[in-house]
Amino acid sequence: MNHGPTQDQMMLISQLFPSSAYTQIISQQGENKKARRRRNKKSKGGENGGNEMNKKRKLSEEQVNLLEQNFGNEHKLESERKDRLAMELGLDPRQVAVWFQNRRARWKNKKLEEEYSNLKKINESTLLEKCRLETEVLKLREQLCEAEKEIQRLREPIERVDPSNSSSTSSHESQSMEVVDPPFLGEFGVDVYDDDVFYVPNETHYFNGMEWINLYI
Amino acid sequence: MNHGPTQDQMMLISQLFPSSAYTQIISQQGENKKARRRRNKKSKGGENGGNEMNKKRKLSEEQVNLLEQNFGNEHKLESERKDRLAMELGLDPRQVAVWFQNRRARWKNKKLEEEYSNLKKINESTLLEKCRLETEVLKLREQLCEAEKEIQRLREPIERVDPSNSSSTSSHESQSMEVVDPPFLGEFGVDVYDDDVFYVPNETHYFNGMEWINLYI
DNA sequence: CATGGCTGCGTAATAAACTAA
DNA sequence: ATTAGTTTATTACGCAGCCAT
Repeated sequence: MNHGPTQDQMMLISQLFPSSAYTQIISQQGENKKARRRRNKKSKGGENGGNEMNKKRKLSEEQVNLLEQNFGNEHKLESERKDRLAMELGLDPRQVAVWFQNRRARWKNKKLEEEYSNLKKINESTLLEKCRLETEVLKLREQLCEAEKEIQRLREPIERVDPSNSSSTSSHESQSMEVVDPPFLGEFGVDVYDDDVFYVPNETHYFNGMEWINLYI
Repeated sequence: MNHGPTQDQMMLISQLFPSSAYTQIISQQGENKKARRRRNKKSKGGENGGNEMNKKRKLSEEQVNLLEQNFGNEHKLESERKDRLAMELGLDPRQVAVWFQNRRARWKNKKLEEEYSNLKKINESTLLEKCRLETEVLKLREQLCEAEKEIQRLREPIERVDPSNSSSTSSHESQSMEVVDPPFLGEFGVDVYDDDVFYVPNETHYFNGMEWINLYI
């Protein structure tokens, strides 16, 4: 909620200063806001190598913009472009390289998430379709049954005893009409949400899990 | 492309085994390989805050073991346990906390991947099922059609010369699986679809595996 | 064959946004 | 409102696999 002015001011400042006193500014902001932890108490390094470092980074908006733009053009980074970018941004070429690496990773992740969501949609449609088909099958069976009975009826007066064509259980018209029988839809139990997470983090109404099925049974 | 097995195996190993030999291997390799690149040539800090890099990184196998074990017990970490662990491991409690954070994130990611794979399986079965149902619907329609014809024939055997109908009493189960298409399905007043509009584009393209993904890359 | 450059992967550490007590 | 712990996003490191020079 209360970002206060610091946020925007930060941006401005970082734009003005291509990253010279930048890191300072950040920590200032932090303290300004609420005495962000300054834990440097003890490295207490036992067997492990002592860990005491304090490097703050965060590229400026400007820098990220340019990088992002370049990334949009081409995810790969030839050393030429890298150096040029580093120069323009006032960064270590290494940083540029690292940034690109990380960006690629992020991109990949995002892509995968996207695919997941697509698959989910497809799956939902398919399930729906399957459901529809199931009811249609039931209906058709019923119709067929009726037709069979009709045939039976039509034939009976003519062909007296003809057990060959008996087929079906139909004693008479007591079939379904109301017994649409198998809910069955189970098929693959696959409790999708066995324990915790399985929520669609994204927008609007896309039924979680298989809840939507309930609407059809 | 062909990373060979190593890549995935590594991943697997590091996931399955609480990092048993993983880090070990790494450090071994590292030392073994001797000075594998000392890329500290130039910090070239330039105008950017000169990040004089430190060398930290990589908890020891032992440490990771214990952490992993504790994580298995409980993903959350009360400060009590945190401190205890830190003590036992000779680490900064901070590090323990960080480790747990990162571990949770990793775990979540893994979980999501799992979900993805599950979903994929579900999708495949559903697709298969749908396919099955589709053919069944076709079959039933055909049967129904035959039955209708039969009824027609039985009802008005006198009228018409009926040059067709060579195949009498069609109790055929399955015939040509390809002809059928007639929207038909009236007769018994059964407007099956007509209300539900699936935006499902398929019908025929059952993406095996992840082929469809290619469309998005 | 090694040397250096670039990449993917895993991971430690940090920062910021959030949340709950 | 302050504080501590959490999640999400980022930055950076180290390693191993490739592949050109």
